[in-house]
Amino acid sequence: MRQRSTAGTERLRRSNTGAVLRALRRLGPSTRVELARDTGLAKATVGVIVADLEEAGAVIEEGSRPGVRGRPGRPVALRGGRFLTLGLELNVDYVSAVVLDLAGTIVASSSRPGSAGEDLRDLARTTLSEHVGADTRLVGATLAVPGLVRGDNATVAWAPNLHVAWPGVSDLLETLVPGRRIEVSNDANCAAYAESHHGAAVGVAHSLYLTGTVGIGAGIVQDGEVMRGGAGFAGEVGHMPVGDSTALCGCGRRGCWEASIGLHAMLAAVDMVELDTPLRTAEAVAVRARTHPGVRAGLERVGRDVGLGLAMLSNVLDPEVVVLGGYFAPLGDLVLEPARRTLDERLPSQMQVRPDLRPSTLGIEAAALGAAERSFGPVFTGELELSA
Amino acid sequence: MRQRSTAGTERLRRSNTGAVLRALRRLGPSTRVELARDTGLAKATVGVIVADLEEAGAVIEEGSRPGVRGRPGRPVALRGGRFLTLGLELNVDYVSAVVLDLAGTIVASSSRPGSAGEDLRDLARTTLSEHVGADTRLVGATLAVPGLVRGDNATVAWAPNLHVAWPGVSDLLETLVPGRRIEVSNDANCAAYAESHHGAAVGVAHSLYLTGTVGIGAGIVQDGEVMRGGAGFAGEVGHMPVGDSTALCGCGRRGCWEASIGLHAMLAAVDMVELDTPLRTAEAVAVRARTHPGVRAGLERVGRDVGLGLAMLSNVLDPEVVVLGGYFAPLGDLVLEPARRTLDERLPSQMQVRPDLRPSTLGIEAAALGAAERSFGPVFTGELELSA
DNA sequence: CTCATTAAGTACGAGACTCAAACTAATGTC
DNA sequence: GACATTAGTTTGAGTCTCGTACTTAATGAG
Repeated sequence: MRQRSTAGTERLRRSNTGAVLRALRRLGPSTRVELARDTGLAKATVGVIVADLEEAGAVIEEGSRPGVRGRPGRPVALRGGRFLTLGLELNVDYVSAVVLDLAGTIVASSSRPGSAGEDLRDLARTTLSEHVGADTRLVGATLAVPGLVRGDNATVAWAPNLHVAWPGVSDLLETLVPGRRIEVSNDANCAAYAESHHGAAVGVAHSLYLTGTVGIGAGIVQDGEVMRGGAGFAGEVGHMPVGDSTALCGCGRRGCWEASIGLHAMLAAVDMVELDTPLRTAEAVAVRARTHPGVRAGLERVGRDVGLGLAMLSNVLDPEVVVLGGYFAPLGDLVLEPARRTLDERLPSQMQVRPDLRPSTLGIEAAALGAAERSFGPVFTGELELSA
Repeated sequence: MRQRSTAGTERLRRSNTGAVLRALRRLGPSTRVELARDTGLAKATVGVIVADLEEAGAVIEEGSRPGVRGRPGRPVALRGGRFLTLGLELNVDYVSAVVLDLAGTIVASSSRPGSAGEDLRDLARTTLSEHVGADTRLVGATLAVPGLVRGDNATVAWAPNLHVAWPGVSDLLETLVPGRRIEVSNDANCAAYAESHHGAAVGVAHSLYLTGTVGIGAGIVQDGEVMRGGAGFAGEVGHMPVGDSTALCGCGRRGCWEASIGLHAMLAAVDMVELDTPLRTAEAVAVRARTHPGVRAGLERVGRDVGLGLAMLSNVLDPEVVVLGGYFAPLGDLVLEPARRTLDERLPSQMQVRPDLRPSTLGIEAAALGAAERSFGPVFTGELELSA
């Protein structure tokens, strides 16, 4: 896992190694010839790169696939279990940790209530001690937070809902993985990244992730990359003036989208009370909706306002897929159907492909999973070299 | 201007050559040592690259800058006049052409009324014959159109306002520059690119361009790159539900932003009539506003609705700078001031830096200029090699 | 069973590139 | 005029990719 700064011919090798790794992630187990065709490199070059990766323990040769004429190819696959990343999430009322391996397998995934730096540190320590040992290499670690992260990917400029002294957390992180810098990233951006790599938007270049809790947040993926904006504020869509223009928002203004479709607005619409977590609350609402038409009507109203805002966002961003997470996921079509109808009404009829609205399939650990995946980013771009 | 497909060590050289060219564009005339410092390459490498570029005619050595201790550096600068690109625009009622050189100097820039393929071809032919000769090399050409361009950067999926048979234009282009493919691009995206390279958003990584004519369009620049969206529809913001929800839009729906701030809505607000072009119309409105409070009040209303939509866009995209073009440019602060006030009211107070609203400084040829600049893109990334 | 056929993977030499260090060149300072 | 200082070039070593030729491992026809 050396990080070299030389810009010599080794940079070319690292870049090509990244291309091979990306191809393996995309294609699954592949022979050297298949990798050569996909990457455009020469057979010989791929052979050398694969040999290096094998020695480093990053790929492993599988049994040959016979059946066709000629010498059978010997597929290589990304090797799981050896190179790991840690993804953490520190949220308002819970902390999560995910350990991911190079093959894309989720090695560990856990959450627990809590909101203090100590909770996070304990969870991370436990997770690390259980899954990271002498025969594994920790490639990187990323922490997802519900706040505005500066361009340095390390410090938080603004986190209104996080009642933790930031310098404290920052120090905790240093003690957690000594000598290794932990990147910090926005939670909605991480969740969007998770959806585009492991969730409902796999293989989609342009997607949008919308999460509903007390607040509303979005993560924008354009061409496979998370969009941050000038100050890291991109995707903070909760306070767009959308929906009921008289609804009072927590921010003091009226007419924010959040005031129409945030968790509390949804609960008011169905006349129910909040349980311990947004997900559990939404599950209870979904159950009650089966028997109570009034609840369905309330969700219909919420869904229309969701669709109204998505019409805005689709006009601006033109995503192929919109993934709805947070409390929207358990409610599924109860909210998505009216949203789709509103979207159909409001989108320009000439727009070729309406974005596909899908509920999130990842659970509460979505952001932590995305954080872990992001730590693999430098490996797949070739910035970071894997070594035994 | 060979385009090589080999992925050998020459790719590394091309990439490094691109880095040197970018540095020269950004820093202006620089010595080899300065370029080495900026790019991170070794002095020797920069020396070889600069020698190659000089032989190709892409850079030229300037007089030395003495005055300090030691051997004086001999700055090299991008050489204008030799490598050129052609930018074209085919719009509803005019056609434009811009010739740009490698140094970023606008060699030629002209517009004329017209909307047919023949008008475009004639203008392009004249421009080319006047400025592209035996001692110059045409690097590329790009055509900007008010419509939806497919991912192939060559064909148009949808251009409602363009009353030209598209296959016809496509054929015309082939005859124009034989053997060279002309890229096609969206006009708002081109104008946004022009503003970020030559206009009011130079040096800004995240900017937004908003143009007002009969319709409203936006171009989004994120990290210096134009954002296209899944189907090339990103930035088609005219039909977002913003502003007067009762206003009837040309699309048949009510409440589109365009119906509140499009040229016709603005004229209705100030009770004036349309002249031959949006720019000329807006100039007349600006003159009349000096003496007529009613006109100023009308523009105030339009400006507030501009600000309302920009609040949406800023929440989603977080741009550092918003450039307002089209009819907004001549009106300047008459529209921008109320827009700024509305933006201040509607943006989350925690947002660190409010986007800076600036009128466009580029005229009617903005899109054609951006189209020309885009043709230099592959040169500065190292995809396309300049050769004598 | 033998051998041609087919396709995957490897060995090797040529060519291109970057880099660090040594070297040359040009200027100001004392 | 010697010397310090900085710019740029030369040189030799080390890497990398590539095309070609070769080896290896399977199938199928006779």
